[in-house]
Order: sequence, then C-alpha cells, then structure tokens
Amino acid sequence: MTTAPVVPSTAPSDEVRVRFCPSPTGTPHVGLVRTALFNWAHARHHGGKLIFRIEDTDAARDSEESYHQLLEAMRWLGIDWDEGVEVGGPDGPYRQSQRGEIYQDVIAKLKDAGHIYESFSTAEEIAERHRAAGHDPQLGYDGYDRELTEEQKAAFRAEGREPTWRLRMPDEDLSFVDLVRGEITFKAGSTPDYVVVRANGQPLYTLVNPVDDALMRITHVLRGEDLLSSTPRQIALYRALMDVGVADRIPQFGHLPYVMGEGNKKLSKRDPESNLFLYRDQGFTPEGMVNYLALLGWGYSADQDIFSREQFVERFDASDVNPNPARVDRKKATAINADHIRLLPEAEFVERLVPYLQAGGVLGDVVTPEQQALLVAAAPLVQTRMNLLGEAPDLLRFLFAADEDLEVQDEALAKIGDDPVAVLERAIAEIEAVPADSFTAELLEPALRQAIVEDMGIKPRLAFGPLRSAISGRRISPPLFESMELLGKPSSLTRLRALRDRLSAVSPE
RNA sequence: GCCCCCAUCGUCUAGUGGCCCAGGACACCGGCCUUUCACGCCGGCGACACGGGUUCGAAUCCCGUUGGGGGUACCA
Repeated sequence: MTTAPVVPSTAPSDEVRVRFCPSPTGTPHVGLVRTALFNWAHARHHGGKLIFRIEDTDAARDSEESYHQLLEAMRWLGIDWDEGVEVGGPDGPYRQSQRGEIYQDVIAKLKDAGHIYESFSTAEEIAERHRAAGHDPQLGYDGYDRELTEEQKAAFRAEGREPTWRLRMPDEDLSFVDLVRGEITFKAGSTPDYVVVRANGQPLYTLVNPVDDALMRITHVLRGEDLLSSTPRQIALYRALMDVGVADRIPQFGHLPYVMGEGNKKLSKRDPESNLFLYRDQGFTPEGMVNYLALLGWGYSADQDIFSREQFVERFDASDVNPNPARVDRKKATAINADHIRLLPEAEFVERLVPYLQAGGVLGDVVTPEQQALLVAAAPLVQTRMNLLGEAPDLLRFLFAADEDLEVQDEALAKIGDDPVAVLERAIAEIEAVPADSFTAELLEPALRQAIVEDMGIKPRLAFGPLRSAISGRRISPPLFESMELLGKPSSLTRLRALRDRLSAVSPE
C-alpha cells in the first residue's frame, strides 16, 4: 500500500472535474446510467475530466459481478472516463474498499480539530429523550453527546459502549445554488449532527463520499435528487475538511430529477424497465439509448428530438436540466431507437445485425462469405422496417433457411384470395420463363404484375399475397420481388411449388 | 411530525413577463404513397393543477392551497 495522500494532489484550477461513483450493487439501471451520462456530457462539454470511482464500502451488498456490469454498461454506451478504475490516475485507488488508510487519516484530523465527536446515545435513548421533552420521538439526533465530559465518556465506556463519531453541524441556515434548481436553503437545526464513523471505527458513506470528492478535486457534483437533502450536511463536512486542509473547495451541486417507471411509481431496480442490459438485448443501439436517456430530464431543442452523441455534448448544460421527474416511455424510446437504426450507415447496420441474428439462431457462430453477402444485400430491405435490432431474426430468417425448412405460418394462408393455386401456377410459369442470370426484381415485378394483375384481373394485394406466403412463409415480409431475387430462381421456384402442392392437396378441386 | 424538492397535452418536453387563445416529439385517430409491413408525407385530437396577488400585460414573478416525491439509519 502506498502512502496515503490526504491533501488534494494539485492546486485548484479552473478545470472541470466531475465524477460518477456508483455502488456495485445489482444490475445497472437506467436512472443510474442517466446520471453517468449527464456527468460525462458535462465533463466533455467543458473539456474537463470524468472520474469513475467505485463506492464499495458495503461488503454485504457489493459484488464483483455488479462491478463488471458497470464497466460493461459504460463501455457499451461509449461513456469514457479519464481517471478512475481500470485506467488509474493521480488520486487512486479508485475503489473505496482500498482507501481505508486515507479515511483513517482524515478521521484523525477531524477528531483533532474537534469537528467530530464521540456519541454514545442509542436510537432508543434519543427517542426517549424526545418523548420526555414532549417532542415527536421521530425527531433526529438531539446533540446530547456534544459536550460530554471525559468522566461521562469514561462512564459510558465502562458500560461497554463503543461510540460512533458525529459531525458537529453549524447552527445556521445552510444555502447553496443548485445547478438545476437554483438557490436552496435548509433551515438551521433541520439537519442534526450525523454519524460519520461507525462504532467499529469504519467510516460511513456520509464521510467517505465527500472526502473522496475533495481529494479528487471534484468541481461539480451531478447526482440524483434523492441526495438533495444530504447536501447541507455535506456542505458542513466540506467546511470541516477545508479547515483541516483536506478540501480546497466545496463543489457545485446539481440534483437530477428521478427517473420514474410507467404509471407514477419509482422505477425499482427489479423492474425490467430499469435494466439497461435488457434494452441492449432487445436491440437498442448505444446511439439510440444515449439519445433517449438524454431526453430524460433534458431537451435538445424546441423542435428536434433526434441527435448524436456529439450534438448532445455540444449542447448539454446542467442548468437546462428540467427539475421534475421523468417517466420512461418504452414507445418513445423505441421510436428514437428506430430513427437511429435508420441513420446507421449500411455497412455499420449490417455489422450490428450479426449478433442479433446469431442470438436468434439465423446465423451460426461463423458467418460464411455467402451468408455475409446475402446479409449485405438484404440489409437495406429491412433497415426501415425495424425499431429494434432484435427484430432482425424474424424478418430475415426466411432468406437464410433451407427451402425444405421454411415454415409457412397459418396466418400467412389466411387472406390470400379465392384461388391461390391458380395464382401460384401462373407465377411459376412466368418465373420459369425468366432466365436465371437476369432474375432480378426489376424484371420480375413487371412480368408478374402483367400476368397476374393484368391478365388474370386479380388485385395486387391478392395477386402477390400467395407469392409472399410461399417465399417468406409470413404474411408480412420484406419486399417480395427483392426477396425473390436474393433467394434466386431455383429456390424461389421450389418454394412456390411447395406451397402450390400443399394447397392443391387440401382442396380437392 | 419536521426539513427539502417538484407541478405545461396520456408521456417526454419548448417556453426565463408581450413573439403563446402555448411549439416539437412519442402514442393515438384520419388521409396520401403502396405488392405486405414499414419508411416518408399531409391533417386531427390533446396541456399551462387551483386560488389570490404584482404588472398596462403572467405558463413565465410572489404568496397560499392541493397533489406528487424525497430525506429524517452505525445503507449507499
């Protein structure tokens, strides 16, 4: 272990330094990731640094798996950081579980300066004192141990009590200017002296979080609204830390609105709606996800909802964040994602499709050159037909399936006209006449239209319906003639004949 | 109980005293395009929580009410 640096490692500067400091518990959820994203955007917008720290001081709840998921989430979304876990930096280590010595040093300084004091009161005793005084027993800590004499402390110790340490709060109103909400004032006396060190000597989050922010010279703290009411006590702590030379400034705070679930309930961590990876697995692109997340409490402009990561960074300003809670709306998120799918360059789109096609069993682990070529040719046909990349397998499966494996869905046989067999017969005859080397949608379309629509007098919808069912097995498919072209003449004919035979067999005429 | 935050269409939002009898997006409903489904295009529905002030003028400022939310732990 290196010698613990307990003063900020460099002098204050104008550099913007923000941090993202999650606890590794559970799976990354959208609210958490939105916070990471806004901090990142703030740093990038101002040409500053993002510090990624892990607050793993609760051994019972923290997990290594969760830590790795956090990294995965950040990387998937393209939220990069400048200092912190994995990349290092001047103020490491960046996992609080490894910073014990640093905290002990700070605690010693706070003790020496008298900013924190020993408290022997139990919760029951505090409540009892409130009752005795005719106050609400739910009132917070009453400051009872503030001025204990050495004799009194010794007496408590003799009873076997181990004290916690509390911060001495100033008896005055505490104000700060919130980056998203403006000036906020907490009344004097509304924040009791609070515990910063456990009876076992271990520091609590209440201490460790501001201490690390101070040592890492954080200038702006953008965090969830749930931490708004802890701000006054942190400001008091900062003042104490400045007094003992551990902090050189109080950061500016900005409290981001909650991310709510549909309805009006808070998004719980177990709610599937909140699980970032579910979005990814269903086919959200990082671009779409970033765009949607950015819209949770912020707006790009009065009349534009779709924007790139770069545009987001360019325009993001914490003071434009809307202070009221945002609800996640899957439909809007999906629509935003759909726009980003359409914006993807074709080659990129093809690349993104592959993992989803593999997951859907359409492609194997190894993509053959033939499959790759087919995919490249087919991709443009489906790019405007998808909202989620996860829809790709259903849309494209028929192209990659062997003719004999193609399943024609019942639904695809429902509304295909009075005499689909005749339509199929005619189509087969027409297609047989088309040379294999000029088997293109361009030729197929007018030929089949002439034969079936014009000559047979069948409406386009019913003329092509049976063909679509035969070729794709589905009622809804990518464009028919292009699909036939991709499949090629032999395969197209095989499929048309197969359906013709099947339908002839069931209808005796 | 006490402290704090929030309040514009169903939802996300624009709006920082006149440009707003409130703009955009999603969703929804029509229509156009069309070989299915989409894309695209056109149109429609739809909101300033309520009450008082301030002001020549308020969605915008102030106060109150109501309604949501959070905090009040030896969790983070």
